[in-house]
Amino acid sequence: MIDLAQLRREPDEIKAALARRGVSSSTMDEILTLDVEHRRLLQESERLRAEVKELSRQVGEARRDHDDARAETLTIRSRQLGTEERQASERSERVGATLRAALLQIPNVPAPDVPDGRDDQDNVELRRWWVGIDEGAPFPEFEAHQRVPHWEIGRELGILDLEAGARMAGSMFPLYRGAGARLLRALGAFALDAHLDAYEEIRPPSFALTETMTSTGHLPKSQDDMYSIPRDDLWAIPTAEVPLTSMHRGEILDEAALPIRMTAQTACFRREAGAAGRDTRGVDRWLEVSSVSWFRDYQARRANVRYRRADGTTALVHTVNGSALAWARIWAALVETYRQADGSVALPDVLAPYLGGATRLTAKAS
RNA sequence: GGAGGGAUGACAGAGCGGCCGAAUGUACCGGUCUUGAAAACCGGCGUGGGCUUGCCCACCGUGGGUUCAAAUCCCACUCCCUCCGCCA
Repeated sequence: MIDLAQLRREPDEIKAALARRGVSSSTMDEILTLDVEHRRLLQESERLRAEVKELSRQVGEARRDHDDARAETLTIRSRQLGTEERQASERSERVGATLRAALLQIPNVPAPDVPDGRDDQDNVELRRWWVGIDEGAPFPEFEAHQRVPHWEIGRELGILDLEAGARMAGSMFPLYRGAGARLLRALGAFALDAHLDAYEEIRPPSFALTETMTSTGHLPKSQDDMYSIPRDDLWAIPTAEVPLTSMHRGEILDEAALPIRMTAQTACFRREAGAAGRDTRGVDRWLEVSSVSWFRDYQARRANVRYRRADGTTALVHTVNGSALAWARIWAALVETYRQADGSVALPDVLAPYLGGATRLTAKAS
């Protein structure tokens, strides 16, 4: 969530920045108007409430003094004000809820140095890397045997069974078997182990409450892309980021404990980006196998995660999220890229310890 | 699934209709004392919001309700603990 106080202070700056993400200036004006109205109503209801409290205090006094007539007069007056107060706070509450709902829809303010762009065509390439680049090897061209899609390789080698997955869970859920299943396990273990020097490994629940999803910014924005279990008010997590970010929700952390580093491997349930189903039959999709997001205090404001500074004040933390390996995509990229002319698949050496020493996938082995 | 007990500030733990945002202790911060430290003593010590910056408002698991007035009474829910049942 963006900082409402900052929006009040620098409306033009925030508007200009958000315009780059397609948020219209009039949308922001509506929020500012709601904010003014909300504060007006809030003051009105708080003024009334203060008066009711004061009268109630005097009623107590009058009762102690056995001045029943005075107590009765004050009670009647307070009762009237109480009715007004209730109406005023309802109005304030209503506008406040509208304001909050509008704010939840507003995306994070982009950093000044982030380039504008509508889609990945506009991405700026900073660096290009490939195996052997240091030795002066040319950018590798794919051979014919590397142009076989992974679902065909998967069938050839008996390591991926999309039909079986579809039979039990629909086409969005792949089923890996044999060496293919073990390769996934190896990828996960490899990625987790690679971070154990600095990160605490977490095994979180696969589901999160609506409240939790909202605090990480996935709701209401990405509602349509997620799997839900309405009966239990649960959502299947789209990334480990959801449970990890939520671990300290509502807490005030000790500054000395920062930064807190955690890592986890989870299933990532997403409607549009199925791991290996029909929807991903575009190779382009795999070229972002890993990503890192820096939210500044956007998530922390929603999740109310703060820390205490040395001077005793509190401040929102920043959250950073990075995917080590999008393992389903990596799996597909590996079997396609390292497919050999004979149809077998060579495996990276770093995975061998996790594969019982195996360095190759063959039809026979699976 | 059933029965009972509980949820209050960083922690422990009082309060069970009327200056209670909350006693007390511990922890923490500052000071006195001390060569220094400890002890002792004194003072401070929750979070957020609003505005006329000194005041006001909210928060005692969550949400409703009763009342002039709710941490305190009533209802629902959530979570934790104990016992019984179930356990593909």
